[in-house]
Amino acid sequence: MPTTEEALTQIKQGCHEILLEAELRIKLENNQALRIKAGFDPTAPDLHLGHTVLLNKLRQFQKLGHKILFLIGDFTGMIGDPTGKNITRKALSSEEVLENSRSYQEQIFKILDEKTTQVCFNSEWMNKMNAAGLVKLAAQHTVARMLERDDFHKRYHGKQSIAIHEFLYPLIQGYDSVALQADVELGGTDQKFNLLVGRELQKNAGQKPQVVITMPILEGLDGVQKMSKSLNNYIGIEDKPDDMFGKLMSISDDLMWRYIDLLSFKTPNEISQWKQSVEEGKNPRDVKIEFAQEIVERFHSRLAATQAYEQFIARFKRGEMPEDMPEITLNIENETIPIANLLKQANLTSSTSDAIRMIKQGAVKINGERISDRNLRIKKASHNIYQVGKRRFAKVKIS
RNA sequence: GGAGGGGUUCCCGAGCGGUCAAAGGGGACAGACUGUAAAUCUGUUGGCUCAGCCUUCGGAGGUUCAAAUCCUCCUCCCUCCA
Repeated sequence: MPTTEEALTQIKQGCHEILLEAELRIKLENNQALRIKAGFDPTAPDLHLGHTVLLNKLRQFQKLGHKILFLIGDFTGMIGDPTGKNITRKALSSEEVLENSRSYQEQIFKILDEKTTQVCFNSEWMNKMNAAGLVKLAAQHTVARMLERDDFHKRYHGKQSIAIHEFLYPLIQGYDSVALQADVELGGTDQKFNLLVGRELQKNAGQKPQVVITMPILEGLDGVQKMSKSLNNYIGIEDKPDDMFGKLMSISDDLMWRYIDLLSFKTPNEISQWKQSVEEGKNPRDVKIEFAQEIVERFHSRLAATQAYEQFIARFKRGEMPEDMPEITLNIENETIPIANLLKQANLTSSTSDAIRMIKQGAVKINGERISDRNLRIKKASHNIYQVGKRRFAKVKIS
């Protein structure tokens, strides 16, 4: 068992901010399993690497002997976290919530230890709260303080609307900490305000306020916006090894360091050695390869990582075709089919118009040969490999 | 309750009777260059039986040879006053 100081050093690593560190030290010194809370949206159960920054930190807490309260905000989902947005979400049915939570659990336990994780739902206590309870909750905060929150502040001064119920979100999230008696709550940096509300409410309820730990938010593949499924700039932890490897290789050299800092399990020392070697002239690509293999190995296996690497080299360095590609059989009535229709039906393009565009742009290859004739017709009983752009392939049999 | 401003193609945003499948930007995709990187340059960006045709500008009607553009009703959103 590490000493308090050792534990604290470990915890601090990679965090954006800890409020208050002194309180955390005291809690750790008690030598009891702490209750570590982290809240998750009830929708979008496709976890991506961005989520793992937080999950890894939770795992670290578990290894230090603490208990994770994995909170699914099915009640708050009704509101939708206004952070950075202004859309009110539709309430999910209880079946949907259940389904999503199952899917969550399948995924989080790739990282977290099931034995010391408690999955909970805030509808459990929120559905029991009546109007009087809600008023009492709302009475514990002021409009002025709410407007301190960055996005509310901006929207208010930008004369954009703020719905009343959006003010309830931080309050309910905070109340969750009271209900769970959390000792620590983790969240992204954009959650700071909400997390602090938890402290207030806990104090009012006579509890020791939770320590707030914010984690950096990982940018998506574009390097600008945060990684999210809806922006389609994510690497899912269930992505296939090849995809995962490919996506990691495609990030820019600048962004690579950010990913390494937030995601790699290498020691700070090893990472600075990487940085140094690149400064001394090493091709950053090679560091990226090592890093990409580390990540693929984490979510798949060593073997998968090696294979992904080999595939990558074969395909992009030597220009070979990928080994596994979708195989499709199309049944046609006539003797031939126009190439544009074939590409569409094989799902290589979104429409025949798109297919024609791609041909015009020189993006289409048949068995590795570029074609330029958009009126080309493919004969029945043929069996060819079709390629659109660099990444889309399919073997298509016509019958 | 009153007054005003809006809903345009993936997003933002111009258009305000024909030359509009609709400017511009963003994003995305493709090509060149590369390390499938970034940056840069070029092109594409509604659909189809693709030199032609069909469907789009919140919804439904109407005026007109002709409507995203004008009129009516409906609907949703925003701002201000009370």
